[in-house]
Amino acid sequence: MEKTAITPIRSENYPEWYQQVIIAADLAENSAVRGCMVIKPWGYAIWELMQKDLDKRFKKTGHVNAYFPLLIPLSYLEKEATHVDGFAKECAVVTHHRLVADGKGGLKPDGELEEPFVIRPTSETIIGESFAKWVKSYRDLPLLINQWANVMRWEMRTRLFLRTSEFLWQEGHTAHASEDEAIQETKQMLEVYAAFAEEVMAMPVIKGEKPCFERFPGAVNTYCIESMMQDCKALQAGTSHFLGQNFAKASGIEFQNKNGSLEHAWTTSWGMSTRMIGGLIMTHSDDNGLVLPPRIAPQQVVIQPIYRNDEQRETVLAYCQQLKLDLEAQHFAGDEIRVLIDDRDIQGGAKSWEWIKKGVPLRVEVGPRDIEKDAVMLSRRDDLSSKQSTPRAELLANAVMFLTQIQDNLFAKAKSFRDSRITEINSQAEFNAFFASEQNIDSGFVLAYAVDEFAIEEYIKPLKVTARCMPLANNDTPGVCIFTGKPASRKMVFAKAY
RNA sequence: CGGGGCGUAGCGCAGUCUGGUUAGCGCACUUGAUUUGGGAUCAAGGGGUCGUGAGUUCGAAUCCCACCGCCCCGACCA
Repeated sequence: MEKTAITPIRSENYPEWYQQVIIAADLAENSAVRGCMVIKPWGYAIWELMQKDLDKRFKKTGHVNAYFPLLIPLSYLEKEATHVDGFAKECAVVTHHRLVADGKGGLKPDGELEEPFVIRPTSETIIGESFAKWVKSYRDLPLLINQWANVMRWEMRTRLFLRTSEFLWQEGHTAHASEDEAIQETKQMLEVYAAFAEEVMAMPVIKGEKPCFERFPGAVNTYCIESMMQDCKALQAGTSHFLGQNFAKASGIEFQNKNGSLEHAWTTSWGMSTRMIGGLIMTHSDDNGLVLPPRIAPQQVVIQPIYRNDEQRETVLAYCQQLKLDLEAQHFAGDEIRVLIDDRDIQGGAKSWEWIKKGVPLRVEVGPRDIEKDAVMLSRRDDLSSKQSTPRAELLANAVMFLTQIQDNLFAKAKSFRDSRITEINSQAEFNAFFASEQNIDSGFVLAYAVDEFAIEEYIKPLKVTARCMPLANNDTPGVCIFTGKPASRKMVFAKAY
């Protein structure tokens, strides 16, 4: 059998493969703090690229960035009843404001706070407090704010990127004068997420609405984008919530309308997190490590100089530096092509594999033999057998096309993978059989008519299946709920999930 | 918080049952030589409060007691 860079391979042990890819690509590691990860430079660079692109999209849709406190007074969280229920069980609480010597050479907390603070699990309540101050008139609306922040949710079981106690995200919070406008905002941001996921991360997503029992605590409606991982499990890649007037009432966000009477504003919130990096890994990577879509790759081209002595070194490096400049003069997806010359003194083979494991889209080897021909050895990460001598001029002429092809190929591959694993099901018996079978771990998504009622959860919970969403694109004729037999206007996506 | 397990070099482990040289192995790291276009080989090195504390003993990684920490399995979740 062919030697792979990652062991175990996906088919042997998918969860372990996932961990190994993260280690091999040097993306992140567990920290000394339980449940919290250290995001290493290669992983953080991916996050920075995500931030940069998303931030541009937020600005383009009229949002501005601001920053709100990490600590939320306990009483704020208590204001919205459903919200409390949703987050109470996973909050870190700050109860003291200083340390004193404990007499045993250590320190102990001292100065107990009158009112404890909660480390934000999300910021609806504290941002609501500000919004209430900022909004007086209909002329102050809409208020379109985003914040880039860390949040903390005290998780029992954690996995790098997918579920950590502290994670990085952005949370958009907006307030509007009308229900309709707030709903439009909610849907607009869902579209922004979907476009980002598909265009930049090359992750095909299903846009949908969460069933009532999967809603964000305190929301009227929750919309989401759902993606399929290579083990066929679903991953929620982004959410957008229509909060109605629930939080406006809880925080007192009121405005005077044109008639002079007071109304509660309509608010939304939406977020995407570092969890998406987990999704990126599980969508594209293979048994040789990470595979990065070029648009999210910290380096798009890595040049490996090859030489045996100082004399060759000088010639080869000069050639590489010029090649780097020529590549950087070109633009892919609006940015200079990102090129790195890896001149570290380690063995060539090991170096190649390192960049393969890190998922760099294009690898270029340049040695004296290539320079004689004015060519390079080029290989593509999406096809490791592609390594071949390529004239320098050809590389320069086609670099952008290669990156575009890789980006498109990864998306197309992921999309056909997903599309071939969506099964329509028309009866509960069929549904149970589908998910009951242990062999059906890689069985994919099920699409079936179901009513949007809490009762549905009881049918699917024993199977460890979750209702992911009701796809917005669903334009099917009305049918019958496979669980309750009631008329159902929409189909629902069911899957095992992360 | 319930059930199980583990703390020995950066990582992975052996040694503990049955106390006894200078605590060992693999990977990684450093140096040198030979190599080098798909994951090198050989040689020589560096690195340890054996989780912490208190005991038993001539002698403790090993036995006793207490404490601390971590991991896995269950209820929650972007």
